[in-house]
Amino acid sequence: MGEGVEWALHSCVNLAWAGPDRAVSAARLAAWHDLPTAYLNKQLQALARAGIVTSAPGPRGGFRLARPLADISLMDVVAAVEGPEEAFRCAEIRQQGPGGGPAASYAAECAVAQAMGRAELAWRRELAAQSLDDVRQQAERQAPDAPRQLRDWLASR
Amino acid sequence: MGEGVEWALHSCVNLAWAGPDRAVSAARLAAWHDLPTAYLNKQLQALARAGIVTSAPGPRGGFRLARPLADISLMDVVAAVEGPEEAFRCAEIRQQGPGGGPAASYAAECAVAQAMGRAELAWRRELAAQSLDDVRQQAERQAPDAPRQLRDWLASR
DNA sequence: ATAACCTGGATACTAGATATCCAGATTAGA
DNA sequence: TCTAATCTGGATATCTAGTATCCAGGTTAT
Repeated sequence: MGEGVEWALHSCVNLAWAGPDRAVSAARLAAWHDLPTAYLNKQLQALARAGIVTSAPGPRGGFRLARPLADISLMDVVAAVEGPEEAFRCAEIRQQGPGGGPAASYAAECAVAQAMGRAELAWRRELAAQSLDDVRQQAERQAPDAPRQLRDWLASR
Repeated sequence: MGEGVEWALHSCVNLAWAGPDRAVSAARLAAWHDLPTAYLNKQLQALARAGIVTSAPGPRGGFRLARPLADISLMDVVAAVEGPEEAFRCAEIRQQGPGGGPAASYAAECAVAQAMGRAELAWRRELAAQSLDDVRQQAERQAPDAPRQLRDWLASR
């Protein structure tokens, strides 16, 4: 699991704190947590392609949330940043070597892949069940003045 | 998720099919699915350290299951091969840059990490709920003569 | 017109997964 | 006792995917 996921999740919450009337540039989002600007920008582009944020070029441009945090699940962000690939990739080793029979006998998915797939499904379900707004609320409980600090810092530029 | 997981799961089922009275060497287990012997051996060593299989050196040596398949969960194997590390590693970027306050305010785990941790817990729970014997039964449903083929092939060496 | 900003491609760097090899220890069987 | 088969664990090499940077081109507010 790449770091980009953590960056993207925090960035979405930060965009919510910045407010819908202010676009935030990749450079500012990166500076706020001391991340490499160009690389964070790549993650933000992925969020934009997935329709999670909108982007605008030019002065006063940057990124905005495309919809309320409550309508964005962790699964949305993970899928946007990590891509559609499964964590467990079945290489079908059962078909290789003396243990492999004729190709016709492999219509059904390997039992190992099925079992691992069930676990991955549970993971996705749990990710889909949690919204970014849940994360924001918990973060504000831990640091109630985080939103204000961010807005002040953005305003002073 | 490394390929070693798939190899280890198949190898455990193969060991069950070989039967408890026969130790199978890493070389034979690897040849059965055309895997690199030395590297599969590393995964088997990890299983041995985790107490999932037992190993014996010398002629007629090799690996055996340490307990019945029904008492081995997918989680046991994944933990043995992949190590204890979480898939999502929180880099605590919230503490970095202007967004980071005094270190004292980070007693609680980051809200992002908490949410991702819940999903990973669901994944682990599902892995722990499935035993290797479930996988074996499903595999035998798909290929009823797989156990016999393996035993014949082992006997002919 | 200028400067701020996103987009996407090309490219380099790095860490971890994959793979191989070897010297040493253990043991069955002749 | 000797030999050959086998595991153990460390050292090392290779490959892949993630991380990171840069640049040329396009858009837009002021």
